[in-house]
Amino acid sequence: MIARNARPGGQLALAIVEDERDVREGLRYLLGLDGRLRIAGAFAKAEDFIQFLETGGQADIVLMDIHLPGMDGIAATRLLQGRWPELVVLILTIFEDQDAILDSIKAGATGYILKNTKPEALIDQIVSASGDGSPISPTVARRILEELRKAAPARTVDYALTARELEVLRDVVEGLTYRELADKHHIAASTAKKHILHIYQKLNVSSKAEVVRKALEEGLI
Amino acid sequence: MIARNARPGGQLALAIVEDERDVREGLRYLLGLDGRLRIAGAFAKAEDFIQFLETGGQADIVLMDIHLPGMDGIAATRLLQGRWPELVVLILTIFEDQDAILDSIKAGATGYILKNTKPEALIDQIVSASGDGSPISPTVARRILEELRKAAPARTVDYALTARELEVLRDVVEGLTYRELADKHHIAASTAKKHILHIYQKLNVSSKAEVVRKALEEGLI
DNA sequence: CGCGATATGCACCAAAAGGTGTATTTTTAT
DNA sequence: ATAAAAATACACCTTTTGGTGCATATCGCG
Repeated sequence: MIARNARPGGQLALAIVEDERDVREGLRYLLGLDGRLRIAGAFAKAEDFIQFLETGGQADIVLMDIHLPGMDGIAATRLLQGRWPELVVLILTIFEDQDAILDSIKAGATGYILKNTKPEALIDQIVSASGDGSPISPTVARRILEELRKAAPARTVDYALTARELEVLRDVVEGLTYRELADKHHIAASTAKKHILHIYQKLNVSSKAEVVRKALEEGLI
Repeated sequence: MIARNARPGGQLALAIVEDERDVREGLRYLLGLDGRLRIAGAFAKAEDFIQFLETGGQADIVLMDIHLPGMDGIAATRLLQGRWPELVVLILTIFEDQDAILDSIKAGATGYILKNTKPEALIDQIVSASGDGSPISPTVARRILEELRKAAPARTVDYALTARELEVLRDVVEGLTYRELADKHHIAASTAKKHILHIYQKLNVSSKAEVVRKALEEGLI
């Protein structure tokens, strides 16, 4: 495993953004004990960390709390990924809120770690995140899998479309009219229409709007 | 954590599907040592396991190899999830192939474990999978996160649709015609049409097929 | 209060789409 | 080789759609 943000010294520069003083200082102390990490800074507010980066501060990884005064951790993640895409953001929280998990991921977080993680495991996860891993608890993973299944359901029904019909279907989804289809495939518009009508029968629909929806929702294309 | 398939005795009935004899028997022995698990059976082929279930065999969890003679592990997972949806399928493999990971998940696998996992960790993962967890290695998790980001991209553009236009847009995606829209919303068909034409202008499209595609692909609904 | 945005409605027209029927050629499978 | 399936094409007709212009009522916000 090759560290994505390896520093010459081999140490990872870690930043901590956490508003509770005790937790913040506890993390700073505990994580600093491990030779693989160097604590680049610990901040009570996301804005402080952003300013740190803007004024030349360096960090490979940041542990980001979600509940923060001012800018919350998810908004901060989004901003950070926009301006410093190489930075690895790990969400560190006590909650397993489904929406927060998904929002974090969409915002660009690399991992989602729970605060009850043991220090040794936490360090392993941080190091893994600097490589090609994404530390995620099994519980969070379950939520993500469910979401992924929703987003990309398995093909079930086979509508037995012919190769030609599939081509035409793709173009219909692209928004082509009969005439445009005819030109593209060098066939008569009436033929394109016939293909589409056949597709309608097979998919049990009766308009382009419906066929586009069915094709996209069922991953027919 | 409440075991999803807890048996009266508290033991989880585990099945193993793995074609390599040494690996299969090694797992049967190693996992049987742990008091939380009971080995319900070990099979060289997915078909054998399916027959086991068909003839009254019971299992809470199955460790499923991907590369099998005859029916492969992913097809088997799909079939098993269809007929025994309560069964927890854990894919156990040496590969981290992106497509295999996604196909497994879509097929209904609960976890994706690599064969180089240490026995103790493996047992922990199996037990976690019987509850609300999904054991997944950080590397696999990274792949899944990337996929999820692709599938559910963060909203970027704001087309500033009004509430009414959004309602109408949803119905257009459902395939309603002007007339049907008019009936549903108790407005004139001409008004429904006006709304749709406004939507076209805002989304820069000019047909229902295009607007359905854009709405679905950009998550406007 | 009044302005602008929103929602509503109608008329008119050309283009596109949907539906049905028929027919020939080509490909595929038995 | 022969039958079935697929791809091609045209005619005819109705409905829907896309586009434009115009007009009125309503609502929110400064």
